[in-house]
Amino acid sequence: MLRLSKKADYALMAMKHLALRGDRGSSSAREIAEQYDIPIELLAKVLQRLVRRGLLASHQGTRGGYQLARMPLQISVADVIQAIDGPVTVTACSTDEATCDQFAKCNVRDPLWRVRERILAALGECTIAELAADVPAGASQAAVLHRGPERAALR
Amino acid sequence: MLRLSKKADYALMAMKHLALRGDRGSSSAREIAEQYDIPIELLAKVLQRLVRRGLLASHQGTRGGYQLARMPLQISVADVIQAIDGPVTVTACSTDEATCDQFAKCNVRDPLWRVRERILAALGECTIAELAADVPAGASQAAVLHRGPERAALR
DNA sequence: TAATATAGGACTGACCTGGTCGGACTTCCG
DNA sequence: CGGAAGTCCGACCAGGTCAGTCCTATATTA
Ligand code: SF4
Ligand code: SF4
Repeated sequence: MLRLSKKADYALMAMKHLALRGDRGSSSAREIAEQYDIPIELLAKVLQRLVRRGLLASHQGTRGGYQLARMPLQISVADVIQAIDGPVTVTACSTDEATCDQFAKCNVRDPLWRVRERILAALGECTIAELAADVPAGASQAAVLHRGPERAALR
Repeated sequence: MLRLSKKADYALMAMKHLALRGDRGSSSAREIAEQYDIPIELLAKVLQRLVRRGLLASHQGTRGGYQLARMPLQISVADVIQAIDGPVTVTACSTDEATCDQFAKCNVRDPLWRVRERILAALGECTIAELAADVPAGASQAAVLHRGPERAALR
């Protein structure tokens, strides 16, 4: 649980890709999709939504593409996630009207709101620029692969 | 997204209820379910899983019921959530073997791991005792209801 | 005009979710 | 001692959501 959707994942990858490309580089959906093995149409839809939310700027036509609408430092991963998956709702009662049947008698609603705030803060502090600074180009694959299993032992 | 399941929600409610009841009070599934308007069987299943994970102790028979297996201070909400919804997997690649198709070419995997760590930390710091200390009995409903809409304006 | 790109909707199949059912066990009462 | 009530427990089913696909329309450039 607490998993963010694949679309949001794709969105973050694309955002980082565009951030690495710099302000002047407009990449097409096809280019990004091929580079990361993402279904073209699906990525396109994701990018479209990011445009609608004002995180990306699109340019149509045969030399078109997408580019960041703001500086990477001005975009947090929370922005991207919320643009794709909608508002972060830890519980069913947050933000939207969908009040669950236990709303009146619930006793954990308020503490969970605080948890949500903290998660949101954690997401908000991480920016696209921070994402882009990591793993400079695409090297250091081996190191990452090795680190995986070790971190799996959490808790 | 990033929503935790209804079952986890129920689990937290039950845990808080049992914590408020004190160490010596063993409540039956029926009692808790009726008090919070939760489907009896569903709550039962949730409690069963908590027993299997060692967070609760069950006692069968006509005077049976459940009680906390540990001190409220020793149980974090992360424990409860992970007991019900499984490990917290922010991305599809964390912990389990289900590596997504983009694993090799992914460029946001490592930063997202850090995000996961922070979320996990936020969840781990909040204990059942902290939950129980909040909203002493069930009063202050009006205040909570009024606070809802204000917080809805997030972002 | 032909080619290429975005924009947007509708559709489908797999999967997970909340919710329900019947069975097994334990304890109590006649 | 035996039935009966009460409880826990595991398997089962329906609905909704999500990832992915397909198709069409529109805009821009060579
Ligand atoms: S049970 Fe409580 S915390 Fe969960 S969704 Fe309902 S009101 Fe919110
Ligand atoms: S795309 Fe990257 S971060 Fe997302 S699940 Fe796959 S490997 Fe993990």
